[in-house]
Amino acid sequence: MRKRRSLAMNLDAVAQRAGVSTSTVSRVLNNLEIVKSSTRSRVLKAAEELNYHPNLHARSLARGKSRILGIIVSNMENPFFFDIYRTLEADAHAQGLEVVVANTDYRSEQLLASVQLMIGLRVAGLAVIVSEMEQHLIQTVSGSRIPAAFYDVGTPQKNITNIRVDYRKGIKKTVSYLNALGHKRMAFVGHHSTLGPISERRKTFLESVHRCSPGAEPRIFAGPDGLDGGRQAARELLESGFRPTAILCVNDFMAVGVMRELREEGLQIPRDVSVTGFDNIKLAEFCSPSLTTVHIPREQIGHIIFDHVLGNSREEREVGREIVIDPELVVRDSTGVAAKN
Amino acid sequence: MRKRRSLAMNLDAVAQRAGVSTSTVSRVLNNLEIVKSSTRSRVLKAAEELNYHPNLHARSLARGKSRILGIIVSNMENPFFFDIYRTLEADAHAQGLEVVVANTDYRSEQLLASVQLMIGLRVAGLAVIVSEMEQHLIQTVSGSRIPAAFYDVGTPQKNITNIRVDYRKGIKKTVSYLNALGHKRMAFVGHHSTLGPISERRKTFLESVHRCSPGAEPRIFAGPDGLDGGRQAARELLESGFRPTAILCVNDFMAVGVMRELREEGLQIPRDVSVTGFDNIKLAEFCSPSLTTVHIPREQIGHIIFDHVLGNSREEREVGREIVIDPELVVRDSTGVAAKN
DNA sequence: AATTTTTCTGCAAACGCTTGCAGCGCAGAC
DNA sequence: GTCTGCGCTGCAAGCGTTTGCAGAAAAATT
Repeated sequence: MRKRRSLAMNLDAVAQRAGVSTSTVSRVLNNLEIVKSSTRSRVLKAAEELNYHPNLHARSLARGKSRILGIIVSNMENPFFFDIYRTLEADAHAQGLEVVVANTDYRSEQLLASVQLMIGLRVAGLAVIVSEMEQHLIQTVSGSRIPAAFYDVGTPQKNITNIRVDYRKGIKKTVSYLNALGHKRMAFVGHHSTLGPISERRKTFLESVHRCSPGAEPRIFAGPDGLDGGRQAARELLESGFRPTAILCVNDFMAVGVMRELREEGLQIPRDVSVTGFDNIKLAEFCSPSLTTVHIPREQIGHIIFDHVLGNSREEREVGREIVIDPELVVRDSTGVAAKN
Repeated sequence: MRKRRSLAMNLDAVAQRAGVSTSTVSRVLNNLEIVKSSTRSRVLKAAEELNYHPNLHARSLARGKSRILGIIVSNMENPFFFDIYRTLEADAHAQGLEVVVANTDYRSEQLLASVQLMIGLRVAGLAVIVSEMEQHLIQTVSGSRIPAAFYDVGTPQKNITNIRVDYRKGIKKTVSYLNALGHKRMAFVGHHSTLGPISERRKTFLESVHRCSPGAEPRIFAGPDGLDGGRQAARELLESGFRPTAILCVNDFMAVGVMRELREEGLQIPRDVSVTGFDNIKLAEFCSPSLTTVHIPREQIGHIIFDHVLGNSREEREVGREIVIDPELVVRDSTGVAAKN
């Protein structure tokens, strides 16, 4: 006898109390129907009385796998991530899976830790919805043999599906729309980030503007992600003396921050300057003025991810696929014809 | 020999490759300093080459506990919950703990499932920040012997700390402030919920109004939680023909929804009607007009919870304590003197 | 060189569960 | 009365770790 835990709240305790073996208890708790119903109720009663909760670690260990869907996101506060998460969670619960979430806060060391956690937990499937993916981590996940889906990481890998939104199209639509309204002097507000998706939006913005109105000199500003960051970027823009007639923002939160600062400066939206966002979060509809933005179908993305990780699209998943989603422009009140001056 | 897993990615594999025993590998991986450094590097190399990730289930099982902080919240989308979660997460990571979050979506069956999950995971500590707590669940948690803290569940229990905000004070401050501005006809916008904290705010609102301006006939409206719900409640208010000079909302999101609808109706804020919120989320500062609201120090709450669950306040926690936090009124642009009519 | 000490490593039990297999008791068939 | 079959239950191995203890190897002391 080595150690002896005082309160051994395990199958044995329940078994003893019910006068059966641990295997029987296990079978009852797992609803295997080979148990006589009288035994069954005795066991259930005992478990109840002891306030017994099966040890999921032991269970996963014995089964060799867990019934857990792992989700990693950059920033739960951002509705873009949150909505995908919410959908995934609903799908998982519908299949009786539990969900474990990890937030990376855009930090790559935290992403690494989260990936390790998920692999360590031997999750049944893994969805990684982050902006800060790195190639070697993809290899790590791929090597773990856990079915996984990534959001926007470039090329799909063996065992891994990649979903992405065609941001270029979204930006192009926005720029042509603004161009049609007569806007030439435009600015882009991004966030401090060299991450793929972000710099792609920035690049596409420049290209589009150059193509639509060759003479224009588009400018780029940036701040940290979020409401504050947008405000800060707008501050810099104003102080630079540059007076665009339209400002494209990398996401809706930043756009709301931008609008706030512009208003503070006495500028009217969209009379003096038009503003657009990206993502089409709920707030875009509720802020004032309501925000013209690019809609990204987050629920659809969530469902697709779930299907490819744990759903019925198994065969396709095995191969590793890429799925591209087209975004739509949603016009609201924050954009109008360009100011003449 | 029973089963034989083809790819046994376990300690043994690493041990074999490094030519040592599993115990040695374990010691290396856990940084126990009794291992000779040459052996140590051999082991690390082997682990690296095999892309080995320790099975956390097995580890927790062997250790009898996990290094995981469990967090249960009602609605991650609501910054009130999110900010507490964020703080808890930061504190946990600072101590090398991993975090597992569960979202109940205000549904009590989901809360039950989440509690089961956390107990099943044998988390090192549990923070439950939900509005929909039920008494028997508190007992369940208490019986599990997991150190826990609850937010606003009434009486503290053995092994469990209870934190709460003095909502009554927050409401009273708001009502007296509005009263001082000359407001008599007031409405309260809550959400459909018989949950403790919510109905407490409602009740306190009625009491305060009756005390401040005895003749007034305060009215109550409600919708689902969130931006949409606020809008919907405001719709009902407008259709009812009641024309308050001030509207208190149960939280900031609903307040923003309310303002949106009022604006749509052509009402100006605060000229025609004042609006207040509760929580002081970031958005309150960024919406237009910026929102007068009651600040709840969510970070502070997060830190306190962490301390009481896993921090150094162990002794106090053992006893089970209650901690009450005072909220502050933050005046911004959505409130002004009452319209004369 | 013999002994003691120290440093390092391996053995094997334990953690709480699942599950293949064997076995028990009992009903019905012969 | 023996046999067969079936429904139910128990035995025990195994899942991948940790860790107390003992033993081997190396270093220090005599």
